[in-house]
Amino acid sequence: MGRRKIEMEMVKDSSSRQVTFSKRRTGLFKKGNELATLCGAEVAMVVFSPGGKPYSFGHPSVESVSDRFRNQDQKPINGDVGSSMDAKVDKLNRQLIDLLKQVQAEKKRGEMLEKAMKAKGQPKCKAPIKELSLEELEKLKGSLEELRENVKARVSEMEASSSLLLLAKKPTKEADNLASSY
Amino acid sequence: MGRRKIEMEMVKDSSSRQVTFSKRRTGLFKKGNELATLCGAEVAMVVFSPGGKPYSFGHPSVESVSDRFRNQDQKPINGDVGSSMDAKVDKLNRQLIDLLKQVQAEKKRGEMLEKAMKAKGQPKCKAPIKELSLEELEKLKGSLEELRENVKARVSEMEASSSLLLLAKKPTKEADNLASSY
DNA sequence: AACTATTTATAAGA
DNA sequence: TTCTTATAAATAGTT
Repeated sequence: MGRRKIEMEMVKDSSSRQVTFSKRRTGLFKKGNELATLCGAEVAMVVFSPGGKPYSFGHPSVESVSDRFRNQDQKPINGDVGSSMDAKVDKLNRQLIDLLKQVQAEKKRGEMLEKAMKAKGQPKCKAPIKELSLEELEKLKGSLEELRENVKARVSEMEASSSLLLLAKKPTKEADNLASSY
Repeated sequence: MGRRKIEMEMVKDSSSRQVTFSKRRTGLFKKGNELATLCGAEVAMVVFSPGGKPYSFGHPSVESVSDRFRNQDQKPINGDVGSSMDAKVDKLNRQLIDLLKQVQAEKKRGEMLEKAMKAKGQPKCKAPIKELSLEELEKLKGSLEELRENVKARVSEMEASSSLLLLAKKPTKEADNLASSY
């Protein structure tokens, strides 16, 4: 939004980066304030500058909004003092389940896409033009598959790690089923 | 920033207010994402709609930034036996974040593929071969770039829904919808 | 900090 | 809700 369009990547020059941060943090907080004012919304924002300095904005306050947000996932039952670690493990287990689900969904989507591509790409066009296009698509497809392999590998790693979790806490049936499919 | 300038006061019509909230929340999260990307800043945002529904954006995550903010003055005391376990939990946390990012990256690629197919499938077999070649490639390129931007913008939403999934004991209806749509 | 040329966000409208 | 479009607002590069 200025003299020139800039790439959405880390600003290389440290000095410029600091300037950009300063300007944009101001703008961000202003937007947050407007959202709260115009819509009667509660807003909390916390930002750490590249130098590690904290800035915050809150309406009515960072604490009140933050508390309200955190209270949404409070555990109704778990009075005993030693439950802190168990709670962490439980949480990680849930996160693991969610991620596995997401990966599975992504996998399915990718497969459907591939099918659609094959069904569409092959019989439709044979002209020289298409060759280039197909080549491009093949490249993209290759990247997708490569990435998928990476994610799979990641999941495998996580299974190993999750063993720790499963040792500390008995896995839910759901987590077990999901994990075993990899 | 639109057809007309509006007063900085609560939008009176409930319906319009909801629309304004929805649009501006999207914009706010996009700005937050840009600040994190351009400056390498850590960002956490939590917003409650006028209806009381929670939305959040975080880089690397709402929790990590929130924790860092809360613990600014506290000193980590980890000399006891449990520190080893804490380290493992921390590591898993980092792995989860990485995996989440990979999943998002794969989603992005998937959407790029879809868009490329759409942009390509239609105009392909109608015009003269030679002209189409260049035109097509340009279109494809444009579509990919455009899509890239769109997906970037939606990262905030995805992160928000993920945060809700990961944090909320009971996902809100919207979080559920968002999650299921990916 | 200020100044603008541009880009981006978005209020209305469809 | 999603898309278009006219305008207001944000901001990148400069001074």
